[in-house]
Amino acid sequence: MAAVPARAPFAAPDKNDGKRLTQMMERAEAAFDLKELRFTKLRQQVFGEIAATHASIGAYEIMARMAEKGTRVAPISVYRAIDALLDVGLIHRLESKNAFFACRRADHTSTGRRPIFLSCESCGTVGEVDGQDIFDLTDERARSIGFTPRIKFVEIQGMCPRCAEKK
Amino acid sequence: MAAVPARAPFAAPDKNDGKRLTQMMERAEAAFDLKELRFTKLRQQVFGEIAATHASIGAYEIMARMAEKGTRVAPISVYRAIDALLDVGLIHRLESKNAFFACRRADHTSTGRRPIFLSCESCGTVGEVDGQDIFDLTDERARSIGFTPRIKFVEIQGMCPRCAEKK
DNA sequence: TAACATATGTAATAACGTTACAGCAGGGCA
DNA sequence: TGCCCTGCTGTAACGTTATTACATATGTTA
Repeated sequence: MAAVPARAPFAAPDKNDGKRLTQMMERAEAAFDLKELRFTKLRQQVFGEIAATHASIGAYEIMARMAEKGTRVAPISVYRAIDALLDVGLIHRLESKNAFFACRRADHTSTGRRPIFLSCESCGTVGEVDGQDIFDLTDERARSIGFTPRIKFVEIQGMCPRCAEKK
Repeated sequence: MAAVPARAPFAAPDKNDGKRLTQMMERAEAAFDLKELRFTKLRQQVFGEIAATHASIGAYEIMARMAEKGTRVAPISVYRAIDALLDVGLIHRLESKNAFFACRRADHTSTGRRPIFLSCESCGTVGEVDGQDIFDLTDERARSIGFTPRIKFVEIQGMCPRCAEKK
């Protein structure tokens, strides 16, 4: 299959989105292979639900959507799948909403550059932009008072360009 | 009462802490006055529990501690008090832990400089350091893709200097 | 003292997440 | 082939965090 141009954060949906989902699934399979973990049916389904929206989605919402399609699973099963997807780096957790969204920048692990998250309060869409310099700066700031950082979060809530345009 | 020197983030407890708590209560009263809101008994109690620790504390833990002292209130009451305290700027919310901690830098509102939060994974203590430059940078980054930021947070989890020293 | 805004009480429920234990599935190896 | 080991899922119950809806109380002002 021919490669499809990457979609910029908050860009309008286009007719390539279907192909992008397929590509994400392929990428997911490769990511699991790389870590020698299995991209099982359950994990595929959970990832499918998350990747099907550009918004963040809660674990129980994922459950509900799977149930509508005939797959009824317990919360713990969804959380276990989510943990695996987080491990492999296919999804991110949005701390400020206790929700999850699909990673659309295939390159974090290869480049080592971490993104910050932008969550639209109007439409729920989450975008990622490079924030390595920001993380570097926070690291430095922490160390300046003797604090050893391990995990860092940078999240922004506001209005995305598409929603801003509508008003 | 004579002013007591401010305690640096993650500094060891000292014998002035009692006075500092009293000062925080006075400052709290002034903050509520300024906003023409009431620093009611409930709000005093809730703030008291939060300010009594340098760690972050969850709403239900606050409830439990109040109950031990004879005040039994419903979750919603605690959350309403918390909302008021957040409004007035006396406490902060730690998104990554769904918990709250007392603000120990009286100057955010006057200086307009916002802090980043450092949460120790070992002792739970939360410290604040100035992060205005970091927030400026995230703002700029967001706007560079047309996103209008409204709420931002930067949180770091790791090891504080006092816990690091212990090992 | 009536009217209004602020604050709290009561009850139920929604939303998010975990513990504990049992069973299943696939790959490696004697 | 049979066994074991690891990874993965099922089942049930429970724990934690947060909100909705509606009623009552309290303080200020006119």
